[in-house]
Amino acid sequence: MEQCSKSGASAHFCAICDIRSKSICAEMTDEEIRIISRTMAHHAVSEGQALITQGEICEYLYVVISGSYRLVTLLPDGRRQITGFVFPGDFLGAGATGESPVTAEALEPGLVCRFSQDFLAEMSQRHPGIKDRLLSRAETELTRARTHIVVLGKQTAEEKVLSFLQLMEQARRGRDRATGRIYLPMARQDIADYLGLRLETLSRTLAALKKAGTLASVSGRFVEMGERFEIVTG
Amino acid sequence: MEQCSKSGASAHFCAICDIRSKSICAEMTDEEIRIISRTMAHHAVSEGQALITQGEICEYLYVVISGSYRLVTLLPDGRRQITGFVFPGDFLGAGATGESPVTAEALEPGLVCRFSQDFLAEMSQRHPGIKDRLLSRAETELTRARTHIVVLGKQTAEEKVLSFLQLMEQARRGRDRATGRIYLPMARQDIADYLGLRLETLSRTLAALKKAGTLASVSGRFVEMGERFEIVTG
DNA sequence: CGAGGCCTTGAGCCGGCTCAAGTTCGGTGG
DNA sequence: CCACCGAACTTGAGCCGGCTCAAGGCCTCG
Repeated sequence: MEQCSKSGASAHFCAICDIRSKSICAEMTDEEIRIISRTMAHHAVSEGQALITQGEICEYLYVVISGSYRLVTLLPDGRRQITGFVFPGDFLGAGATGESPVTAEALEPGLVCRFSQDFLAEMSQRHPGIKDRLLSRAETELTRARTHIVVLGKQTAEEKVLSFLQLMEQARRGRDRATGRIYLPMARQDIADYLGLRLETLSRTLAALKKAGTLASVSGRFVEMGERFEIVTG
Repeated sequence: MEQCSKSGASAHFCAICDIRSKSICAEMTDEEIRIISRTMAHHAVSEGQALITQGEICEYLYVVISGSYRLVTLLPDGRRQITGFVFPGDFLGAGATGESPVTAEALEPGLVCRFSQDFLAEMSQRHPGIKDRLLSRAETELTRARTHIVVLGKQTAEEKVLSFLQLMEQARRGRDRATGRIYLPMARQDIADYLGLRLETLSRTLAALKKAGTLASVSGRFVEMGERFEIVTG
């Protein structure tokens, strides 16, 4: 399924990787980077492709270079909860011993770096800094999850939608300019399943926010913030 | 506020600590344990006491020896969400750089071991195994949080209550026998705030479960499972 | 035995859900 | 280029699970 985009010039991809400085590879020596570049450099991921599957052991850790991904948990009866979205710089499958509680699916074509868990374990013995990276990543994941819990547990439909838009704005920051225009890489159903709302409720809530002037426009996957947005979200 | 229960026989407390084998201290040498025992052995915590406060930097990591604790997040308007409960063997304040997103309060008198973050950082340089402990702890925390997200996002009031009871049963397992009788160390309001329900709805749901025979009895903080319990929870 | 938490119960309401059309849009083939 | 199709999204009408407001019961502690 996966296409491998490694090239003859083995260190090339890592050299130009704009994620590298933020990621586990920052800890490694040039020689090691060369090895990595040869064996596991950027893999292309196609839309809809699952990198991790719920209930399966995940053999690899992925560092996201580009694209966005959804973390899906299915209940036995078919209900679907999205536990998070993943963006460039994030990891997929970090510290996942045992069966994965989620499926990770690409929302759009993207690139990832793939490390086998065994290789990573070995590597992190020699470079304890890698463990620090993993720890700090785990910490931010946990903070995100806690925020999500508060949103799901205590907020109304309108507040949920605004929280989500804020999150998307932050996730994209540094890539797009802060133009107040947000591109949503996921379908409405994904957003609804993330927020614990029904599709129809989400749609109606977006319409209401537009009508109220909090959002300037809502057109398919593009949303523009309105005048009131900053005020309402605090 | 905190009483320190260290004694003259400095290594004593660690020697009899039944958490030690599961915790970061398992990695340390006898000499180091002696130092720890002298400087930071078991602190008594009183009911209601906050070990970590939302919005403040937390200087310490606590290893829970006994007692149970709630993690509370307050919204600006006073709404309260409980993001989790903490039991013996768990950590409080792990990997918390920056302001804590939660307050950790004791539900009952208990004991904790306190490590300053600085000391821990230094210690974990010498003993990389400590980082592994922290990582594996972070992983289970994250898994719990994800489970919580699914409960909040997709489950009905009845399912939420059953999920909670299952969680409490598991948390206590190995301490009480699996008698099908659960002691709940927290108030109804705490449970409601954990499950994203109103106090009244929780109370009514418990009454309904008892009436249906899923629960044999519900009396204050004691709940007994009924015949149907295993069937219903799957 | 009275006061004050904490928990339960009751009655009515409402936000978000359900079911059911309708609309928009990108893709595909004629 | 348009006609058609299916998927994604929006909109409408009515309903219901959980919320609100309010009262009452039951402990514990003074």
